[in-house]
Amino acid sequence: MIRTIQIALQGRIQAILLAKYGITSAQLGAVQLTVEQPPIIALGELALPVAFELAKRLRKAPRLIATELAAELNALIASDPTALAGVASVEVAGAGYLNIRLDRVAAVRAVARDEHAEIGGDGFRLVEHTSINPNKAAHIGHLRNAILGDTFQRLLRPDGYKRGYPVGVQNYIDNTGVQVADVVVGLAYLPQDTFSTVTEQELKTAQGVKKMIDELAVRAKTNPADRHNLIDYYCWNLYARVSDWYAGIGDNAFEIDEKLRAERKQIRLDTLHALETGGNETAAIAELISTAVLRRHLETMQRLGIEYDFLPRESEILSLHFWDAARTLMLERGVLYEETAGKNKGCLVMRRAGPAQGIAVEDSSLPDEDAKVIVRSNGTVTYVGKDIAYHLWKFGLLPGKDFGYTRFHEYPTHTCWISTAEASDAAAPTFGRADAIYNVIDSRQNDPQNNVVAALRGMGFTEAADHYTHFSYEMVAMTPRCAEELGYTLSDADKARPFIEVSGRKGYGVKADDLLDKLIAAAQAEVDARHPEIGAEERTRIATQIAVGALRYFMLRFTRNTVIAFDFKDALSFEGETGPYIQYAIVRAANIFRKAETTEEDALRAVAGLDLSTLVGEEGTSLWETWLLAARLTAAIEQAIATAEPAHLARYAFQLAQQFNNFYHRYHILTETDATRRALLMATAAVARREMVRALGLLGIEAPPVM
RNA sequence: GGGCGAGUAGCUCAACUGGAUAGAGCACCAGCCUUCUAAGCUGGUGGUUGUGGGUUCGAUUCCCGCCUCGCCCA
Repeated sequence: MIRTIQIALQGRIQAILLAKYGITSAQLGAVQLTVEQPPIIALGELALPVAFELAKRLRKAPRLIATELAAELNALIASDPTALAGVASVEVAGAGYLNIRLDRVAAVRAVARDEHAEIGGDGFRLVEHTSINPNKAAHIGHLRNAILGDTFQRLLRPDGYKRGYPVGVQNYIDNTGVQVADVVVGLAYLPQDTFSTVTEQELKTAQGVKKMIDELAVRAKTNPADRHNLIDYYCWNLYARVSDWYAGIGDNAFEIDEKLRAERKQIRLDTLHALETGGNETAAIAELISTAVLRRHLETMQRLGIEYDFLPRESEILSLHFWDAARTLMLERGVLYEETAGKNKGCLVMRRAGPAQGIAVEDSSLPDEDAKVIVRSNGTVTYVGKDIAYHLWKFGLLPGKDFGYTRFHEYPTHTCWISTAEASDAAAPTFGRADAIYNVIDSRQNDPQNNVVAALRGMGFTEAADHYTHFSYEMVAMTPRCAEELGYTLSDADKARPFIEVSGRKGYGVKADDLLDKLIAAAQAEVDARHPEIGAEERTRIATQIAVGALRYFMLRFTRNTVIAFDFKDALSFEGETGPYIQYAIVRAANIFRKAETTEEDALRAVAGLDLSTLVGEEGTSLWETWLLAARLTAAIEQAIATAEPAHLARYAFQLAQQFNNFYHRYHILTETDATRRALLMATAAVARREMVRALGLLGIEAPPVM
């Protein structure tokens, strides 16, 4: 609703600038028509600082410009009431602010009818997130990624509230990388747990590994409380052990034996090579492990309401030779060339963007030492090379190449597809040919991501490069206290640091499932104490909703470029700026309707025939403020999409809950004797609840029935 | 050494991308449960926005230098 008025205002002011101020439509683009909020509501509901911006250009005092604009707008409102529907008047304030007063009665009626600006458009948007190496359990760092990506996807996707955009969600699986290779090495060379169905010797075969995975699955099912039987947990430990094995930690003989060190390094390289080549026993083992771990990741994420449409895998990018097509295209387009001298002699390299380019062109006889190596002199392709091929595919720019698609997992409402080198399932949709992509990848990948964009741009795919968003975010680390709580021994230097990095390689980190278990247990204790009358199953369901709400909100309340120093004390909090605070406000509102034996819908329908004159005066302002904030949902969503910053919507949801709690405390609805007043209060609770539920829904947080 | 990011209340973070008196949560202090649930509400304490310059009507925000921290690359 507010956004509708914002758009109308911007349009009218643009028209006035064009008609009366001699500003051309070309110049208009440079004029920022920011719409903001006055510091106090007594000044109006919206404010435009446009006169300040125009002052220099027009060589006129801002206050004078504002006065003229206000007169134009007020005249327009007087002559044509539909021109700026919802606006009551325009005033000049301060040094030249244009303050807008809304028609409170009209606005409340419109909001009650659920009128709001539309969000959405055409163009397929591909959101990629999670992308955990399938060799270990998901941890808190992965949670931030998945929750950010899933929330953003919800902002874009069509739903009951908005038209949205066509959206696909994919989770990229690096199943042939060094991390999976390390676990395969661990299976082959390190002692394993004892299994009843498989001997230690058998574990070195694909057949044996399959048996091991099956036995672990049976154990995990028999004893769900012991998560160590989950394959991703098993691999978590194995991965840390194999990293120690390479480094010779806890291996005295190794420390003096250089030959052994070289051997182990070679084993690692050979294993990686076997995975990349495919079609061998080692690759078969890797396939079994990575698929089993991937299934666990899907389970973990589903606990948080996170689902995927497609799982493109590195193995298919290799076996379907995406790189060959990309290489041809890059050579054709001249972004790739063979270096003939210098340190990169014999490599295929890509020039880096930036000032270095100019220098290289000036003296082309010198090798560009700064160029990015794409194909090494031994013929192997670098990660960036494969990534360029993959991103050409995403935009439908890789000639003659597409994945095969086959079913992998069924969600209640849709199928999750996975890549295959075989022929596609006829029912499969296509996931390439995106108009815009969003890659949720942490900020440590800034350089590689920029290289991919630079390659696209260099190849002339400007449109694609412009619609490539690296949805970058900072890592989740742990406070030193948190690391010590988990039993890791820290050096004195580490203790003094602001945070300790999570490390899968070292086995440092809080696993996603463990954290969720802890949150559920904490919520369960509260629910059990407050609602002994409810059945056990229902109590657990509510506790889970609260836990997910707490976790998702925790990951979303920080803006993307803030490093989260994780601490159990903060993450396990259900008070203050948290998900449960908002959920609780919703429950309180719902209780009012339950006790009054009416519904939110009826309360809002009643607004049409209600005398709303009390809203206009000083007395009505506090109620009006609740309506006003509720009417800002669309603006908050739009802002969160435009800045790729879900934190904006999270913050909005909290503010609205705060506003509601304030209202709830101030007005006692059920004891109100004046019928008109009671109906207005009821509608106010209804509108706040409606928008809180919507905002939380977009954040992937459910509203529990009771708390 | 180069690149990117950060530095705001005791702590954790915001500040609508240059706007009006820099705001929340936690912690602390003082109040509020016979009322629609206290996972809540109301007050209070708490700021030279790392630092020095510059740009302009106006700077936490933009530019330059310096300091500190983090990440990436070599």
